[in-house]
Amino acid sequence: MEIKVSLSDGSIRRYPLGTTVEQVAESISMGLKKQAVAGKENGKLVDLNYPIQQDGLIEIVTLDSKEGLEVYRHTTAHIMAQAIKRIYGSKAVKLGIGPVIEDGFYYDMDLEKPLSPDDLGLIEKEIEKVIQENVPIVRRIVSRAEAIHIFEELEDPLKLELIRDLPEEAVITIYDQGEFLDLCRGPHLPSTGRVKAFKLLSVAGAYWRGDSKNKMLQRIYGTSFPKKSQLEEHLHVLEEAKKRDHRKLGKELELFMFSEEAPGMPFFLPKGMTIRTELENFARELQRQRDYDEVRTPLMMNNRVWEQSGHWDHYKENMYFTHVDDTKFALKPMNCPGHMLIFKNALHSYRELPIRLSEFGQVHRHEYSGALNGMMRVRTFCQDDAHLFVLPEQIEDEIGRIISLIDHVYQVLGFEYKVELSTRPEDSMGSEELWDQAEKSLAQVLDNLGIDYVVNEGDGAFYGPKIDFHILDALKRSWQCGTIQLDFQMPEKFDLTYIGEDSLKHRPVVIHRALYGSIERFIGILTEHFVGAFPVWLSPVQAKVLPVSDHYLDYAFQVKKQLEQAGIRVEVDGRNEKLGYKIREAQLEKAPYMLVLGETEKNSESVAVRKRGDGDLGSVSIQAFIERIKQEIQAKELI
RNA sequence: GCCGUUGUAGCUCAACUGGUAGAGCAACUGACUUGUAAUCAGUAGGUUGGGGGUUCAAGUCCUCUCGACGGCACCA
Repeated sequence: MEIKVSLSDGSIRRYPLGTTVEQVAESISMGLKKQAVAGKENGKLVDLNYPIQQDGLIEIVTLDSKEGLEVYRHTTAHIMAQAIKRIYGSKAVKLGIGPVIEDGFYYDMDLEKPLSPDDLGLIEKEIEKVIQENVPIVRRIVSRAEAIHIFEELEDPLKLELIRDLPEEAVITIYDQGEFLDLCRGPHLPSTGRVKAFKLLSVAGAYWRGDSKNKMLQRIYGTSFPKKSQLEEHLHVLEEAKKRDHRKLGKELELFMFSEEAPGMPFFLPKGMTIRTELENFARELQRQRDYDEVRTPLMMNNRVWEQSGHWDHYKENMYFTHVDDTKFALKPMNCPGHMLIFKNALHSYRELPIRLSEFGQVHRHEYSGALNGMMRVRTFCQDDAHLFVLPEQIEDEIGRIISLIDHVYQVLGFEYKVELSTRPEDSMGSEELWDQAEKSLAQVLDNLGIDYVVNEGDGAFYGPKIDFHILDALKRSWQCGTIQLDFQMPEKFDLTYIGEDSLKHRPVVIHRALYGSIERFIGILTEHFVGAFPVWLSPVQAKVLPVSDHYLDYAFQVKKQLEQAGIRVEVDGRNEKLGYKIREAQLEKAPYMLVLGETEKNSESVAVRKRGDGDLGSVSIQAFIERIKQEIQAKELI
């Protein structure tokens, strides 16, 4: 019996029935056989030693591909589980799930002994042994009854739960690996010896099946690569990413600080404040050009407002309350109710809409202690918020404008971002019809503009769906920054109306939006993105004046004055130190420009310009330097 | 909030199994008068996050508590 196998290059070859994927790879070339980790039969992943039983398309999955690497890492996760069972006893270790993730894998398991990072070395040694033994990894299909029997024998309730939840028609497969076995869909490498370079990275707690009502298991993170050099490169990248951490840079560059007296509540130091003010003014100017009106509302309001807005019902867990004069007040967790009150303060005609109210509004939200993360996740932050009160027929146009505004801001800063459409959450307010309508209009705007997005089911605000703009930090963690939320609920709750053409009252629609999202978070992202070397327009100190000795101090202050008058942020390093020392410090402070002043400069009313990153640029007149830097600031150049 | 780790001078970090808390940088003082990434010398700096306990003796061990870090859950 022969089978006809089509290959990915379009050719067709004949093989005896039962030829394995690996043999097919070998028949093509020995090199391919070496690189092969799995195969694909008609698009479905299979093991290398899978015997082909019928005609079809066979692809060889190699280590170069994403899928190949995933197979490789998945097998590493199994080897780790085997090693851990060997160390702590097979029945003492109950296995949860052990999937592949971006850049590595993890395995969740339940074991008595709490693992500490120190235990990882021991586990790594055992993994090394399993690899040395080159244990064959073999797939077998079992019936549901057999599967249950096997894991009852092993006393593994977690796997039994997984089996129980498998769909009726599921083919249940077990991978045997020496004395170890695991319930797994596969595919896997043919034997443990194929793993060449691995490293265990960390241990952490993780709730079984991602539910905080369940038991917390221990999760071990690791990664593996086909080559040692790739592993080392990866670890190096992780090290480098840590150096970009905004918490580290924020401290070093004196941008912001934290105190035990106010966990999760950042203090802006003068330099961080400068960046913040620049960001605010940038947004302010863009909004001015787009007919926004800036307002400011109270930090604290009577609890009645929050009952009316729905925050009391849907958000009180995250709110701060206070009692004064027998009245309950709440610190605002959002700015919307305040803006609703402003809208209601006057009668509005349809001719006035859209009304766009903006506010740099400080909000307080009680986040879980474990959720706090530097400037990225805090308990008080400033939203560059705005609420647009619009006619129903203005919705799409207004949202389109906001999208282009956000895109503009992110482009100026050189950010890449992802767009998500977040839909109705479980705990939501209002009718299903209105939600469907709101979700549909958001999707429609995105589709019409041809924007790629992913749908994030159930992640909307309690009052409406939203379009979120996400940016990655140095460690590739994704953070929501900009947001656009469509809201039919607040207008109802606050009974907002405008007078229409028909001189009757009508209900406006509210669009909530933020460009930066949280200024704190945005500064965190900015710091990591630029590794603290901010573009000139954002730099806390734009030019650092460095007199060669204190003989030139007077001239230094004269230069400082001229630059200050031109609106440039400038500092003089007047200490009794050598030039090299001052340059080194200015460089570490990441000042974009250094102006060296000595005898020559003093005599010719000039400055010797040194640019961060570019070094000595030679001397120019003070005026020429001012023109140059002003132009860069004005253009918001990214350098 | 949960699991684990962690907290020593302003900063970065030492102090073997319990035995008098130490260094570099920064700060301060003085000398040097400096030309593109660290001049030299000296001085001062601490209830080892906080409370309680074990011990002849605690930075070190136990316990409670606060903060931070890595994850999980949460992220309207």
